[in-house]
Order: sequence, then C-alpha cells, then structure tokens
Amino acid sequence: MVTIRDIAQAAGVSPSTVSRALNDSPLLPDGTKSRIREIARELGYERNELALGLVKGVSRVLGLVVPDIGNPFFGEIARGVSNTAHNSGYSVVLCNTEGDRERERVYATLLRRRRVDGLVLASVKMDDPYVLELARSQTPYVLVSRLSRFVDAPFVVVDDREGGRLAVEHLVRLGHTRIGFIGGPSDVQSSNDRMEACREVLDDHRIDIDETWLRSAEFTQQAGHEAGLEILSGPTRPSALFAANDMIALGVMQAADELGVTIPAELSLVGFNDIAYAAFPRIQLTTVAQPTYDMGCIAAEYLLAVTQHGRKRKLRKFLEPRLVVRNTTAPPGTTSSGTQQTQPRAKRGLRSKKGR
Amino acid sequence: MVTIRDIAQAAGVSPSTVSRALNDSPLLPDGTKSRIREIARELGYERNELALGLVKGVSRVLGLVVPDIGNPFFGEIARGVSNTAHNSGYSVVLCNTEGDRERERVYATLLRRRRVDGLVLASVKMDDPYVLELARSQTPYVLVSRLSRFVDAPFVVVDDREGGRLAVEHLVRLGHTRIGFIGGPSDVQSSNDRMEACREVLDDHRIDIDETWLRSAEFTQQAGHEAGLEILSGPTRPSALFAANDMIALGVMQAADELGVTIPAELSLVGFNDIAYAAFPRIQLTTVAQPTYDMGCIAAEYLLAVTQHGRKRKLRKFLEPRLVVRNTTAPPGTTSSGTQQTQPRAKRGLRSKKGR
DNA sequence: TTGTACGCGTTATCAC
DNA sequence: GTGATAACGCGTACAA
Repeated sequence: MVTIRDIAQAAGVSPSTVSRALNDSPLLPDGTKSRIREIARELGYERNELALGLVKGVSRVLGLVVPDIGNPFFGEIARGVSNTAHNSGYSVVLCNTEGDRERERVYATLLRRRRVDGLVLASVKMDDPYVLELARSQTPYVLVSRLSRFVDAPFVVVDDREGGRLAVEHLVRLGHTRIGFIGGPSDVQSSNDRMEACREVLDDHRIDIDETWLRSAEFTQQAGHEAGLEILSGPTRPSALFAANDMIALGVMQAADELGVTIPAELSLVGFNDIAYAAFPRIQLTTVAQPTYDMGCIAAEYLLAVTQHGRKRKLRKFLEPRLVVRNTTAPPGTTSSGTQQTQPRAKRGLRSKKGR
Repeated sequence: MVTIRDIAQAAGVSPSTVSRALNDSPLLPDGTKSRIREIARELGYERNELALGLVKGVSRVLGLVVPDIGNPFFGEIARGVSNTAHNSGYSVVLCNTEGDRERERVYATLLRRRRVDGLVLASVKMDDPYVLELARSQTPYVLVSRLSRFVDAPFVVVDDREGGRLAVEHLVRLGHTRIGFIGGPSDVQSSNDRMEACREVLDDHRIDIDETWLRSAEFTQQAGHEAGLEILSGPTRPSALFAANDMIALGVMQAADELGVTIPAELSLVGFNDIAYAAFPRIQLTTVAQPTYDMGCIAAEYLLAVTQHGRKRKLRKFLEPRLVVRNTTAPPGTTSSGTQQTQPRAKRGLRSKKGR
C-alpha cells in the first residue's frame, strides 16, 4: 500500500508537504500542489481513512441497526440513511439483527468500538434494556420507527395514533359499526398505539367493541392468515378489519378469499405501511402510508447535525401518516353484482397452496 | 474516551501489560489479567478498532455495493452478507448506488480508502469500466448476481441460462407454441442469458419466434405493464409470456387484467426471482426461484476465506435455479368457465389507478 | 513476568 | 514555503 511517505520520496519533498498538497492547503504554491498530486495519482495512492479517523477522532461512519434488511420497510429506511450519509461523505455500517435481542447488544458495542460517529436504531422493542446502556455512552444515537419506554431518546417515528385514527375514522365514515383490530406483537409500541387510537375513535362514536374481534399477531402474513380465519369464521363477523400492518392485512385477505368472504362487499380491510405490494393490481389494499424513506433521511440528518455542528437538542419527530384509499374498503353490506355466485378464488382459478 | 493508558495508570502497570491482559496473552498470570480486565470494565473501556486496524493492516470490514437496498432482492443478498460477516466478527459497510454508475465508482474508491478487507458488488452492469480498476487494485472482490464482460472476476450468480430453460421448457411442455419474452435492460448480462436460453429452447423444439413478442424493459412493474399492453393488444397474441423478472411479470399481469385477458386460461405467465409476493394468494405467480440469501452468504464466505487464509483460487459459482409452478401457467386455450362475460377487473371492482 | 521503544498512516504545530 | 516532530490508540519485538 502506497503512503504519503512514498510520494514524498518520489517527489523529493517531506511527508508534510505531501499532506498539504493532498489537502489543498493554501500555504502551498499551486505548482507544487499539482506536481505532487500527479505523482500521487501515478503511484495509485489511496488515503487511509483509518489513520485519518485515528488522528481526527472521528470516523465519518454511521451505524445502522435493523431487524431484517430483507424486509423492504427497513430496506427503505436503510436507503434513506445511506443516501443522506453519502451526501455528506459518510459511510454506513449495516447491522442485521434477525430480531435477536442479544445480537442488538453485541452490535451496539461493536459499532462503538469502530468509533462510529452516530447510531441509527430501527430495531428497538419497547422494553429493550440495552437502550439504557446506549444512553449512557458518548455516541449520539436516534431511534427510528419504534420507541423505547425506558429512555427519553431522540426519535423519528410515524404518528401511529394519528395513523390508527385515520384508518378507523375512514371505516366509521363509510358506515361501519362492527369493526375489529388485529395488532402486532404486544411489545412493539407502534402497534399498541394504533390499537389505542382505534379504541378512542370507536369510543368517540359510541361504537361498542366486540372483544372477540381483537387479536394480537406477529407482523407476518401467516399470522394474519390465522387470525383472519379465526375472526371470520366466528359466530358473528365484523364488517371491517383494521390490521396493524400490511402483511397481516394480506393474510386476512387470503383468509377471506378462502372462506368466500368478498372484499370489500362483505368485509372492508385496512392495512398499515403501504408496502409496494399494496398497490398491486390484484391487491389494491387500502392502507396507511408512512414516509419510510424520509424517516431514514431525517434520522441520518439529525446525527450528522449533532456530530458536525455539535447540536444537542433532542429530536422528537412524529411524521404524518397518510391514508391511501384503494379498493378493499366500501360501505358495509354493499352487495356488488354477482359476488354471491362464485368464490373469488374459484373465479380466478386460485387454489390455496401454502407449501412450496 | 478511555484508552489503555488510562487503564494502565489506574492499575499501576504499563500499557503493554494492559494490552496483553485484554488480549488474553498467555504470558500474563491469570490474576493480573482478571484484575486489569475488571478495571477496564469499570472505566467503561471500549477498544478502538480504528487503531487496531491501522496497526494490523486489516479492518475486519466488508464493503457491499447494491443498486437499491429497498428492493428485497438485494435486501436478501445484504442479509446473507451481513449475517455471514457477523459470524466471523466482520462488519459490513453498505453502499446504495441508486443505479448511478458514477456513484458506483465513488463508492468503490471510498471503500478502498476505508481499507475494507473485501468488496461484494451486486450492482455491476455488463460494461461497467470501473470493474477494471478494481481488478488492478489489491482489494479482493466478488461479483454477485451480475457478471461483467470485461474481467475474469470471481462471481456467484444463479445459472440464468438454466433458469430461462426451466421456464420456457415448462411452457413448451404445457403445449405452448406462441411464446414471447420480455427482457430487462440490455446491459444486464443475466437478462440476456435468460433471453438466449429462451431462444435455444424454442429452436430445439423447432418453434418459431414472433419478433413482435420480444421486448426489452426496465426491471419494474410499470415497464412490464407497458410492454404487456403493447404485446397483448397486438394483432396476434402469444399464448404465453416469460418475463425476465417478477416485477415485469406483475406488470404484465396488470395489463392482462385490464385487457380482460384471463390468466392462465388465455395467457400463461412465468416470472423470475420468486420474490416474496409471487406467493400471495391473489398473485400465485409461476416463477424461477434463485437462492438470493445464499448468494450473499457464499460471496461473503469467499471473501473471508481469501482475506483470512489467503486463498487465491477464483470463485466461479453458478447456483441452481428452481422452477416454482403456481397458478399463472396452464395448457394453452384452457377456456375456464365464464371467462368471457366480464372483465376480471370489473368483477373485482378494481379500477386502474396509477397515480397516488 | 513486565516495561520500553517503535511502528502503523495521517494531520497539526511548531520552527526554519 | 517547507521540513521536523509529536500525537492519535494500539500491538509487539526486544530488553530487563
């Protein structure tokens, strides 16, 4: 590996002069600068950022911890963080925890060892204790998409209560009174907020809630499928369901298709997140969109502001969700023409095939 | 930031002793070791990986360059790389190019500056010149999912020809003779390979190709939609279409739905990649699956082997694709009951809504 | 068993 | 204008 010493030797000057030339110091005459730079280029010099980081005390690296980078939701956050960081000459170290709490902790310390200038955490569960350690450490950090109940940490999340309100008020406005909710894991704050908002809206409108229409599930299609089957095959069926995320909603859609319950005629369905696939022609899911990419950008911008300009004020950002109305919601009891004669899946020639 | 010097002072020993204790040197008696470690823990010491990297000449970091981390295909690759790296104590620096060639180059040099021990490139186009620079540099690298035609680089890709063969032979076996192909951008090797395989299979079976059924498109749903509309509204329609990836196939599906062309009765459709959403109840796309996650793992394993054990043999790995038959393919002319009376989208109450 | 001295590649602070 | 020197935090050969 070629160093500034090598260049110095080749140019017949001292290493300091080379350093100055490479950093465009105003002290050096332009002729010397360009001459030295030319030599550097010829020798194939690449400056060692490790050494620079050591002497400057900053690494110009941001750490990013996500539970599953294969999930496009976190992928979009990562894209926001990465692009923003790149614009300021920062790099991003990616850590994928696979939802493993222990791995979160390992990563957090590993990243501190690497002297990252800031930490973006998108994987926090409500009661994760390691956020406490983090709060004590020097490294600036920011929570994305999920909150912790332990610490008063800087965060950028979507306004989950508002999102839940949007979804359920949409259903109420359509005339629904028999509304159910399928939440995510109970240790995820955002899901609980959406649920609470749901309760509030129904209370406001003096609409009773049938507790058998409430379920908790993992954030997966399969869990949504199971919950959907249970609710839809019960003695009394809701006319509308609000799912805590789109994956669950899609599982419910599958369950409805299998049971011959037509959407939206017999069941209105609202999801959350507006993943790319909610807009698919055959899906057309009504859902609450959140600015995922923006959340990544804002988180990164905050960290850059803190590390570069030493800004200290805490970030507490609730982003506005947006209701996207597609074709899975309609007034209750809308008997559309010809919905009764055949089951949708029969029409489509679709069979339920779970295995591969 | 607390250093080994601070610990040394607190423990009344020299920095080297501290270093030895922390690295579990056999030269030190256990008592001293544990005593020093205890002090280190109390002081909240975190070793500086930057300094370590400088002195050891390795950073224990892998670089990963992808065109779009929000795309679950690359997300899965990233997951494989990240998990594999983590198991060996390596970190991953993520670089998102947004498909920008210039950014690829910038990132490649930036990563070399950071002295990454290896580079995983998932964004290469056939004729990218910067792969040449890379080949000359010292940093080991590996191409994933896409090849370059310029250099004899180590790579791990799916066997695209075999994948194309699987798809088209499936269609031929079903009895199709009027088969079209919608490829990706012409500068992406993998797409071309799939196309070529398609031609070969048809040649083998003495099936003529109607050139109007061949299209090139971006790897997006929208591009697939446009291409699908063009092909399906032409004077003669193919009975089957093979799309170079699932996104294009989904666009075609949308086009078919809009034109009232029933799938699979009037049109068989095969995609490529088996993205998660191909298995959705209302989609059920027949497609060619590739082991995306594994490709990430294998790439990372190769780099780790090269950097750690100095293994030098070139990796040239073609992974086996797998045909996943779902419900978008059937023998041609299968007139299912009642497909003519209404357009599918009318039945579903779906309107084509492109804007948000 | 432990301490000293040096080097990793770079920048910053002096002095010339 | 330019060069020598110290410093960043750590590991290690060598000396004690």
